[in-house]
Amino acid sequence: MDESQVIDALGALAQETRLRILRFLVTKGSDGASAGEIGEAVDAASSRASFHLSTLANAGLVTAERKSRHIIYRVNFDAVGGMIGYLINDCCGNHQAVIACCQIPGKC
Amino acid sequence: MDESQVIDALGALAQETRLRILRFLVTKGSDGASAGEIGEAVDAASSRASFHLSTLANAGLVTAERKSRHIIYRVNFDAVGGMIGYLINDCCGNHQAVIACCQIPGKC
DNA sequence: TCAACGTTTCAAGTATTATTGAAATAATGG
DNA sequence: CCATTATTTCAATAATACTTGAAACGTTGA
Repeated sequence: MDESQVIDALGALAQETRLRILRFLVTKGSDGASAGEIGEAVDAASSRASFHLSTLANAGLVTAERKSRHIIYRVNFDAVGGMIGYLINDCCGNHQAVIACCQIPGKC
Repeated sequence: MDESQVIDALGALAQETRLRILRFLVTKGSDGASAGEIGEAVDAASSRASFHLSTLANAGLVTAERKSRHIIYRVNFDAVGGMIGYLINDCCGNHQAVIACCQIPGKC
């Protein structure tokens, strides 16, 4: 994951609706959810949910797969992990205070 | 760290110059660096560096301390860790693929 | 094929953010 | 106190992003 990919991913998550979408999709795991279900869950019109989902997909943070009339969106956990790994390893030089937050759940 | 703080922090880092500033300040550790030195390091005019530094400071990611004619900026490692911890714990539900990136350096 | 459903695209308006250079502020040494 | 240095603020412009509703698209079942 290079710098510009990380910037895209950070920008994609720096928005209330999209952060909520990610949280919701995480709870759905590999089942994923359709755009309509997602829009309802985060209280957004379908066009708005679609817009934000395509932003997340462009940033690589979610995947889309058509299933009949629905399009199922899922979190791309590797991409989320890659972004976080970049922040920890490349950007923060594995600084102790940063690593502690990952190794001790609830610390930060 | 609550949702809106995390969104501010993510937005602050979702910009090339500011991400570079963070990386540079990480290498400086507790010594920190002045706005002029930072601007030179990231190839930005002083007014631009100042603007981005205040954005980072507003998001809590850096601290500012006047030392004689200079103002020394330092990374707030706790804030960076807090943001990352939020993503891992609250947002991603400690999903294995995400955690792996923190525990195995170089994995992602 | 046609109607219905879920989803995406589009256009217009609004808002936020980035950039630049100039002016203003703050602190120090002479 | 004044000149110098470091930094911030300001104003104007440009670019990017958000929201909304309507229209268009693709898929399915009748």
